[in-house]
Amino acid sequence: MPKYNPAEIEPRWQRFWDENKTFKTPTEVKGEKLYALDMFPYPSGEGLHVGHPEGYTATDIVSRHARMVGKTVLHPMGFDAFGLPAEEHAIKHNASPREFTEKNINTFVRQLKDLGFSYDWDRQISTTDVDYFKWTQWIFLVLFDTWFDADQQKGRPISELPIPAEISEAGEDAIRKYQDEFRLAFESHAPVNWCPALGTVLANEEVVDGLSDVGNHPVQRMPLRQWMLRITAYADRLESDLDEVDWPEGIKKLQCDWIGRSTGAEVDFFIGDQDQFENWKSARTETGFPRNLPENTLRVYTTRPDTLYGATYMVIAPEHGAVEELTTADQGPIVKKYCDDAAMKSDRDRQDDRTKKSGVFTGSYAINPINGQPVPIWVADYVLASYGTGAIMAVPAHDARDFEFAKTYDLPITAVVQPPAKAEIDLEKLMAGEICFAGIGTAVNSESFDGLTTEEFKIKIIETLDNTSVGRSAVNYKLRDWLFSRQRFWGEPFPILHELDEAGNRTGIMRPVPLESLPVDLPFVEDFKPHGRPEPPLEKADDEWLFPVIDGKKYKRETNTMPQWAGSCWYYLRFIDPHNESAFIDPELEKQWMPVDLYIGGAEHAVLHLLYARFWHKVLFDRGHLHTPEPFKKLVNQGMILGDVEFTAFRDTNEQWVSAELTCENDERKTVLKSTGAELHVVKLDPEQAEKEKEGDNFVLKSDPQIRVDSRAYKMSKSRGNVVNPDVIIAEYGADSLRLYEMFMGPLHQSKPWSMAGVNGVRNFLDRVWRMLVDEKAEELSLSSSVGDHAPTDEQTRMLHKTIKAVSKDIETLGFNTAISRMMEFVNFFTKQAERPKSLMEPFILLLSPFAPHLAEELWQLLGNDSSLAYESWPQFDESLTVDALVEVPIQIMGKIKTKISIERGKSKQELEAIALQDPKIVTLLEGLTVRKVIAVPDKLVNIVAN
RNA sequence: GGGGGUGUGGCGGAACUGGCAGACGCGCUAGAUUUAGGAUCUAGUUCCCAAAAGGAGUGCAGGUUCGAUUCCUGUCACCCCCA
Repeated sequence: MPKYNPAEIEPRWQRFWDENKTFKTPTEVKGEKLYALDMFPYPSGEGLHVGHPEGYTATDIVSRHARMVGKTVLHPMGFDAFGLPAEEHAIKHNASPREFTEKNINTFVRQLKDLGFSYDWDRQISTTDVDYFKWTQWIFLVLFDTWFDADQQKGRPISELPIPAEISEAGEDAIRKYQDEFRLAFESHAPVNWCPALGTVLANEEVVDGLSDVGNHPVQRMPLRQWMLRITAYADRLESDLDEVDWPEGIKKLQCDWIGRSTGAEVDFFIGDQDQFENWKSARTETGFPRNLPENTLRVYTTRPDTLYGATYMVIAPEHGAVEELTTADQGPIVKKYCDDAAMKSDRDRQDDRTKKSGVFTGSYAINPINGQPVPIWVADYVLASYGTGAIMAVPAHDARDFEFAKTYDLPITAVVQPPAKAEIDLEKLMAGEICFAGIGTAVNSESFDGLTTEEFKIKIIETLDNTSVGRSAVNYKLRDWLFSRQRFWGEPFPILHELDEAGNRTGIMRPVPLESLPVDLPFVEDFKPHGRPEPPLEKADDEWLFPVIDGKKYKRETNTMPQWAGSCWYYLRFIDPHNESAFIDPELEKQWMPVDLYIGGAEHAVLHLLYARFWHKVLFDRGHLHTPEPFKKLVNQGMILGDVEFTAFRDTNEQWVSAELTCENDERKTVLKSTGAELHVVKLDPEQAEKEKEGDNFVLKSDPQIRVDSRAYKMSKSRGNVVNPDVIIAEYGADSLRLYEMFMGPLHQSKPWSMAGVNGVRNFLDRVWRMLVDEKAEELSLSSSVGDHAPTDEQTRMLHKTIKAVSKDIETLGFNTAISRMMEFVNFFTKQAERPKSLMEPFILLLSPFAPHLAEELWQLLGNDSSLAYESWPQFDESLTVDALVEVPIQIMGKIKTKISIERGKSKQELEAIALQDPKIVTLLEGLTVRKVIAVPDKLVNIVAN
């Protein structure tokens, strides 16, 4: 009767943990602490996906284990709930995004509780909670109140910004405007990707082929007033502090590349008559390198100042401020048209290697400061206004894009770098301008610099430029300042008030909403549908919200909202002190708990979320609110869980099978015949219909082995219909089985295909654990007669100690799949033992408990314990009891195993060698051979070299 | 095109610093048992040769080494990210 029934056991223990607040975080940290954090989910309408519990189970195992080894554990969960889907849903169904979000959160909480995670639910937060985003707004104001002191490499209060004399003489307003230029949160009017249909601006990453990634709506470039965060100021620290953290190298590299630090030079080219050039240059040498660009110069940024002699033309971005000024009258119309067209393209499309480079001549020339040569200035959209100075010197001989452009427009090409011999570059062709070489080498055609290596040349030329003040060394970043505002409803309102004059126009003066007036809640807005104009939905709030009056002055609230990233930038801090009403976190608690010891989540957040969160953290650190420079000590990315493996075959219109290698996907992602492009039917096969080829690595049709079929696992998606719902797995196999299966599938960081048969396999294991202890034939739940107070045999004791050792080590290294296999071995062993000592069963149940907590609690109770095992001491092992007395040593001749001998552990090399050479089988095999050498590795093997 | 990752049985995957390749699980085969179920137990299961003896074998081709899944060189395939 008493079969293992998770459907009964699991809800019972979940209720027990809930009612007893078993996993409430202790108020005080005693001894070592562990802060184990999951990347909190976006509560979508679809509910939990099987991908979520993978990382969650991993942190849960680590947390449960940590409690048992006596650590004080913080293990919280919350929701990243602002964002477009809730708003879109609300618009479609004429409902409230808050209600929809709350409903989804409830579903998620229910599902997470069904999985038995040991979260401290008293600390649940959502970024949409008014009590939470009050402090998101407060942190924004910290950013607003901070400037970055480049000398100290530190964010400081804006009140400490040194004000130049000429500014302070100009009065209060001038000072305020000057300060506004330096704030980490600032307004900008730069061109952005505006999508009328979605009613918001989009990040570059969200625009493909001039259309929005979501919904394929047209996107246009236009200048709009936006909030920006000066993340570029922290670029160096965001890069160098990566050395401090224990993250996967791949993720660190991604972040480095995203920051994209490059060193090179800024060089000023003279614009004007050639006979004025020498005057300009000598005047420069006297005045020094100007901070602000004078009118008669064009400033470029280059990472290859050593190719300055090879600059045969220049390119400025279509948005460059000097376009109009540089365009001559007769080139005017064509330049104007070109710039207008470029405005419709996204940065991404413009930099796409596949599209042909295009550009137009402005009619003007600039003069190369190093050799006085005039070079034509072109406008081309492969140069971006936002990178460097928005202008480049083009060196077609040594840059692939410049080369392509020069070839297209028949511009001169001058080679100035001779490649090293080992590069195998055809020097003649390079010198003739027929090919391009972007590597490093030795300088040629560069006057007195000839013969220098690229590295030497760079140093020399920067010196020369610096001495004459026409250039200087410069650092550049690919990282852009962070576009921080959205024209949507469902986000955090900015706590900023714009002062209005009598006529209701902005005076340009901004006032932060004071702390005591925070939070700025979202107003009621009848309709927040996008309307194609850039005014945000909050513009439609009533006057009372929109136009506050303070001290007799009228203000207008900021009506943009923050992007979804905002809330996730600091949630890990709030978990430490979630109910604090007077501060975003208590400094004492912050000191106790930070940093996060283990942070697990998907690799899709490898760049943006982690970079943004680190940036906010550093600002808060600089301003004295935090004590750690980095938030996340150890980061692990879980792999993606793919759908079950699918076999697909292809049929043509005549219902004839087509072998897989003859097919390909066309531009519309339809499968077609490679040779003719004829469309094919895709047939999903039953696994029974396919088999592995006799020779080779392909799967073929069983019925026709000539026909190859595709076999692979696909990403789970609604459209493919291969999504696995955790609720279904829990109902059918139990939460413990789901947890165990997700951990048993393979290494945490690796992506792996789902397999229903595999779930059944771990369920079998849990059934066997049950039967190892429970008498299934009895009427009532009772211990099996094999379990009792027997004295354990040596072998049994060793089995336990080996298992404790392996499982403990595997939890530390997050090798959960092997930990589970070790426990399986334990159960396989004891299933065969007629006597199962209770003294060995109890520690085993404790080992199992972080993985399968419900079953473990149940069996723990059955073994006679009356309280939860959550805080029982983790079993200890005795090293001497983990090794067998005898060891099997293979004996090889010429590296091939010939026999194995069983000997006592710890024999010396000499003893081992002697034993091996006396082995009868070896003696026979060595007849007629001369032993040249014997390699003996104690307890491992013997290899005899003989011929 | 650039960067990152992965290639081991029919499948998911083990193998610590170079030392018995295939732990553990799925699947499959045979047997036992049975209240016929997606149950349990036992044995087997990398491939080749009827079996044994033997041989081959960690994507492929080389190299270093007494010995390579592990280190080196080249190469191919797939996946992910970026362009």
